[in-house]
Amino acid sequence: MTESTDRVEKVLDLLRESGGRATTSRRILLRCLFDEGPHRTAEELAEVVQRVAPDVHLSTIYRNLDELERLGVVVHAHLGHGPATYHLASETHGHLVCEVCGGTLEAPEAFFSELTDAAAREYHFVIDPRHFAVLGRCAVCAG
Amino acid sequence: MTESTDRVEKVLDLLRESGGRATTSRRILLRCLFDEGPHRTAEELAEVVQRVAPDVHLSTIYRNLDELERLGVVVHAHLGHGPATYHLASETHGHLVCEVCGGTLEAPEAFFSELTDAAAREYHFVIDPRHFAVLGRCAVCAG
DNA sequence: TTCGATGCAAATAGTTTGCATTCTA
DNA sequence: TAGAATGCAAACTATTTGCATCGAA
Repeated sequence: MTESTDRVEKVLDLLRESGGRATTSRRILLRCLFDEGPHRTAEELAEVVQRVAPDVHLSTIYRNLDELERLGVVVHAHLGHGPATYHLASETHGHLVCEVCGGTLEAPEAFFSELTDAAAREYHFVIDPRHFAVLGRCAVCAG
Repeated sequence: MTESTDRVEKVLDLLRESGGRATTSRRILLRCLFDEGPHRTAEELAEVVQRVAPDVHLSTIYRNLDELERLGVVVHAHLGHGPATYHLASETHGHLVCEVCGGTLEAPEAFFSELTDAAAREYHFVIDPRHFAVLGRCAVCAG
C-alpha cells in the first residue's frame, strides 16, 4: 500500500512538473492503476474510482487517462471490438485476443520481434506491438 | 465491366440460394466492391452507391455488408481508431497502419507466417492476421 | 402473396467537448 | 487569485434496431 502510494506521488510530481495539478481524482485513479490488474476500460476504472469518490465523472476519467498517456505513464490498447483498455506503460506487452470467447493472452514484446524485424527490413515500418491486439482463436475455441 | 457484372450476378445467385433476394441496392453495392479499391468504410461505400441510387440508406449498406460477410464474400478489418473498412474476402491480406499519418500498407498473409507459427507453437493460438491492423510508424513518419 | 429487404427515425456504445464552477499551486 | 481540473449536459462517431412499407420470388 505504502509502496503504491509512493509511486502514485511520484506520478503526481511528474504531473506538477509539467504544469498540471495533483487532484483527488487523479490520486485515486492512479492508485487503481497501480493496485488493480491491467486491461481495464475507462468505464471499469470509473466504477472502481467511484466506490471511493462517487462524484468523479466518467469524462474526468477519460481526461485523466489522456493526460497520463501524454506523460507516458499509461498506454491504451484496442482489444477486439469493444472499448479501449488502459494499463501502465511499464507493464508493456502485446495481446492475443480470441475472436470467439474474447479471452486475452499477454505476450512479451520479444514475441513480436521477428515480425518487427521483418517489417523494418521489408517496409521500413516500425511496429508498435502494444497498441493493437492480434486476433484469432485461442487453444480452446480453435478446438 | 461485363466481367464484374458476371461476378456480381454470381454473388446474387449465392444470396438467392441462401434464401435471400437480389435487390437493386445489393447489385450496386457489389459492383462498387468489385470495381473500386479496397479499404472502404461503410460510409464511403454508401456515398458511392448513392451517386447511382440516392435513396439507398446507410443502414441498408451496413445490413448488406453484414449479410455479404456472413456469406463469406466480404470481410471487414479495423485499421486503427477509425471506422471499420470492408473489402472482398478474395483480396486477403494483413495491414500495417501508421499511427501518425494514418497511411496503410498491405502485407501478404505470408508476412505473418513466422508470428502465426510461433503463436501456434507457444500458445496454441491460431492468429487471423486479416481482421486487425498492426500499428506503428511508416518509413516517413518514423524518420 | 408471402416474407425478405428497405427507408426512416430512434436507440446504442464509446468517447469528446463546451461551459460554468471548483480547487490547486 | 490565476489558471488548471471538474461535473454536467450535450455533441459526436460508428453502428444497430424497431417498425411500417415495399418489392422480389
